[in-house]
Amino acid sequence: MRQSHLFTGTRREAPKDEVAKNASLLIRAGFIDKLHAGVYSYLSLGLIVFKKIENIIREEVNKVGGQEILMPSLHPKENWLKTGRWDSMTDLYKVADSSGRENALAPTHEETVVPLVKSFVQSYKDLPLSVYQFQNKFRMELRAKSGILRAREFVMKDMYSFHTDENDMHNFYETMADVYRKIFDRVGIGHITYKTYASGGSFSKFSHEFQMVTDAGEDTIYICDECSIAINDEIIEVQKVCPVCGKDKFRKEKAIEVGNIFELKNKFTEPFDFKFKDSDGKDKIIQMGCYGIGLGRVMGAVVEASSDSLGIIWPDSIAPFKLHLIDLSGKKGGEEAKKKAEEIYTKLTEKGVSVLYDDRNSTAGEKFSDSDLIGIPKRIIVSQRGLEEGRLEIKDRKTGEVKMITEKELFEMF
RNA sequence: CGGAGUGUGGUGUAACGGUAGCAUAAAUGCUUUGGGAGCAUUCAGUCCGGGUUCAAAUCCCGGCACUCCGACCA
Repeated sequence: MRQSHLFTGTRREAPKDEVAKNASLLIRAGFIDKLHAGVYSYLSLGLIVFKKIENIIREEVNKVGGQEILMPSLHPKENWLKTGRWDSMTDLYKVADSSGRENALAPTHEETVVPLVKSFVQSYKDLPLSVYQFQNKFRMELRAKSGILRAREFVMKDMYSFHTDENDMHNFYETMADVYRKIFDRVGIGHITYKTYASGGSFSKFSHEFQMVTDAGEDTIYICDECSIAINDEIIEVQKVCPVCGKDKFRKEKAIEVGNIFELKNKFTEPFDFKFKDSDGKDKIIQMGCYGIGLGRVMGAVVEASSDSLGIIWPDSIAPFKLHLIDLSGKKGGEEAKKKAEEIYTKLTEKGVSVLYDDRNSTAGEKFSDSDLIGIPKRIIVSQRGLEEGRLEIKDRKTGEVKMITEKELFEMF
């Protein structure tokens, strides 16, 4: 993509009302824009990152049999009355149409997915089954904060699994814990993300959250470095030793919940009377699990975890582009460099390498600053100076390491 | 929802109750290109509604918005 075509520019300064590092950097670099408190647009660059995170999640949950669907966000009130959450859920957005009929703007989708799956599933032969979607969620947070870490409208991957019995549900739950491990590894925060034991497990003693260590986090976790797991603030009082190794050495850290897995059991299948015919001919209630990951929150968490004073440092796996190609030719005597930059851009693009090409007529300093801010992993600089030695400069955003390479070497690398 | 704070060009800031200024961005022209260049010209602003006053960005009241702390967060 040509940078001159990007409708979003960069900003020297973050808006004064944005203190969270994630939102501050993402806004300055032109990835997102704030509409109002806790509600953000994802712009050209931001959406590329967003979609990369989405695809990683999609790939991993597809591997364990997840079937992608898309459910609506506008839900009939009746479904929510059935589960009791129309009245009990304080952060539920309720909207009325002109005739006064009320609807819920979905904060989660159990009320929709259960009747949906019920209409297709009658037999134990249809189970187990899991469906998921990437869909907007609306939650009337009393206080939106921390940039995109706590939004009032956000996209979540929510997955729901349906089982004949608790044991099967629990096995799948454990499978999903592994899936989450892989997802967080792939998006680049695996090394600081801990499977965290929390209260309220229906099958086993615990439920689990995935918590990424960051000062921007809202939760406090206690990490057992021996086992690379953590336990949650709520249960440290009763659970004084590590549930895995039994030791009582913990490191206290602030963290943000980037994913969760729940054993819902029959909590939602019961209100909808969702039963199946088992092999013994009897009707039995379906057991259910659910698994969520907030995409924007993951994106914000990555920024919290990976930046420096100059800007964002994207992990390779979700960087908006592989390469940032910078044309540093001046007008005087720079025609050759300009031509070379164009040529390299065309070749890389034809080769299918994703590259952001800074073809703007700006000064070197501005291009470098923008490049640091945007945070693409590798920077290629085409300048008259380099070309005189027949070389291009390649710089690593993370390490700052600079190498002079030939054009041939560049095409061998990418 | 309780507490605190802040609302000034697109963005960041200044102005004792007395001419709304600066920087940056944007536009035009020329020049310039290895860490946010230079000159000239231009465009653009006091959150909304009341009140006090000869005079309000400034003081008062109400509203709205945003931020922070807390509460809340399947």
